[in-house]
Amino acid sequence: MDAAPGFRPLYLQVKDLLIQRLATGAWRPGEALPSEFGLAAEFNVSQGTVRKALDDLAAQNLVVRHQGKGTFVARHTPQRALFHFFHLVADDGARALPGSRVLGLKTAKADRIEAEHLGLKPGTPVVRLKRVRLLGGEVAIFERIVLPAARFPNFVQRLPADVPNEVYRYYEDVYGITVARAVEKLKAVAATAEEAKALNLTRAAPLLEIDRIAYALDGSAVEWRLSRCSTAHHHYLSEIE
Amino acid sequence: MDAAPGFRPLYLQVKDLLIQRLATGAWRPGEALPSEFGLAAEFNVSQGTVRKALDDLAAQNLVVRHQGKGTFVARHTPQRALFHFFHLVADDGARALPGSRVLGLKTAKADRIEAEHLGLKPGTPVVRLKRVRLLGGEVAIFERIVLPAARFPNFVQRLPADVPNEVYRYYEDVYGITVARAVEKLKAVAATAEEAKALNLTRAAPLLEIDRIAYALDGSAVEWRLSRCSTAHHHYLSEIE
DNA sequence: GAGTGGTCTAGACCACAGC
DNA sequence: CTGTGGTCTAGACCACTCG
Repeated sequence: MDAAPGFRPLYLQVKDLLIQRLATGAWRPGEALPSEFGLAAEFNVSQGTVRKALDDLAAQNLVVRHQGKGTFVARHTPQRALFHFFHLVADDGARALPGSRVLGLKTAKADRIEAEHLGLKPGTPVVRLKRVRLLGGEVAIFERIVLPAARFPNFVQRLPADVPNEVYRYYEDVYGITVARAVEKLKAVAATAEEAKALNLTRAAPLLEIDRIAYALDGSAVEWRLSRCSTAHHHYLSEIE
Repeated sequence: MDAAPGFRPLYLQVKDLLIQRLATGAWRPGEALPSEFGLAAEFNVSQGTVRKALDDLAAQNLVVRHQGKGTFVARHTPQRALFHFFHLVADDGARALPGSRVLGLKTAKADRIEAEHLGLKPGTPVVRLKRVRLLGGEVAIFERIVLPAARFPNFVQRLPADVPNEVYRYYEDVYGITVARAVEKLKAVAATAEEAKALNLTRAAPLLEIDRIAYALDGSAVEWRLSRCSTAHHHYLSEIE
């Protein structure tokens, strides 16, 4: 039942197997996993061991558990996007998903910086998306998104005219790519002329820069996003516990 | 063994009792708690139930568990401060605790803003500490700290000449106050004349403002801290998963 | 009522620390 | 060797959902 050499706890082995299946898309986002007893029988372990693996996955937000219903593959619902992956909040505490207006969308060959951020070789095809986003009806974020084209085939052609606001949900639905983790680096910067114009600010106004790399379930980088945000009426919320 | 009315799971009741004891200082930071079996006997529950409560506390960083040794009250070690409570990182990824130089220290009556942040009545005595902090040998952070004087008796007189760099550790050691949680609000702002001078920057240079309220184990606010940081060579790191 | 996850227990054994 | 936390199992019962 257990491994002599590797010596990894059983429940972690089960967890690894489950993550592997999730990463390869054995179950689609939103779909139900087999029951604890079902998985236990399949893996030849006790139900308690499967439970511990699933609890771990739930703690990492990879699955969602509902008493009486089952265990489901986590989705990027608006709720989750809002509270987990989007940290800009109005100063009065209100949260709302921003609207967006696309400024540009094209494919290109990755420059050195883009390649570095996405773990690609320079020259690899990438998709570049530029847009502004609205908070509380006002233009507040100037954003550049870069994707590895290989993992998003026909992205430019396939993207609907009104670009979906919640792109992570779109990645899931259309490409089966789950954003599981992201790292954000924040700086205070001065607005460039282009940004100042797009955001109706004076040149060199202070902006909050969010440099974010998003990672898929398999640990590979799937998106680089550079957001420059006006924080006149909003702030970035970080809760530490 | 269980409660009919409230209907809170046993392990959560145990957890509540343990938090209560931690908050009242029944065990000092760094001290060992009784063993799982000891606590189980005391609370008349099974060892597994105590374990689940302790696992929860460990997940919240309130206790630290060491196989073979025991369960200990968490401390604000330099390590923990660095990785958990201090998010400014050099652009090359290096982490180091900043040095500090005190600019001012006095008691005063809380103004409206301070009172609001700390959940006090305006006019309540507070301690005000103003300092600059150094990152990589360079002055990089201009910081104001406000404390409710009632919970830090004789703070001004007692503070050593060389103000401890890790004040959270100092709060624990001297006042038995554990900072368990903090909320940070980040904005990009323009440096004031005073800040620009202290940080060797041009006036109105963009700074990252970190507005942080720290909470004790009992949930009350124990510190308001306003940091204004030069992000020329550093960034604020936020990991989302 | 049948099926799911959530709680609680009890006991066995393993891994690690320290005397 | 003893005592600690960590893993694994097995079974009972509870709470919730749905048909």
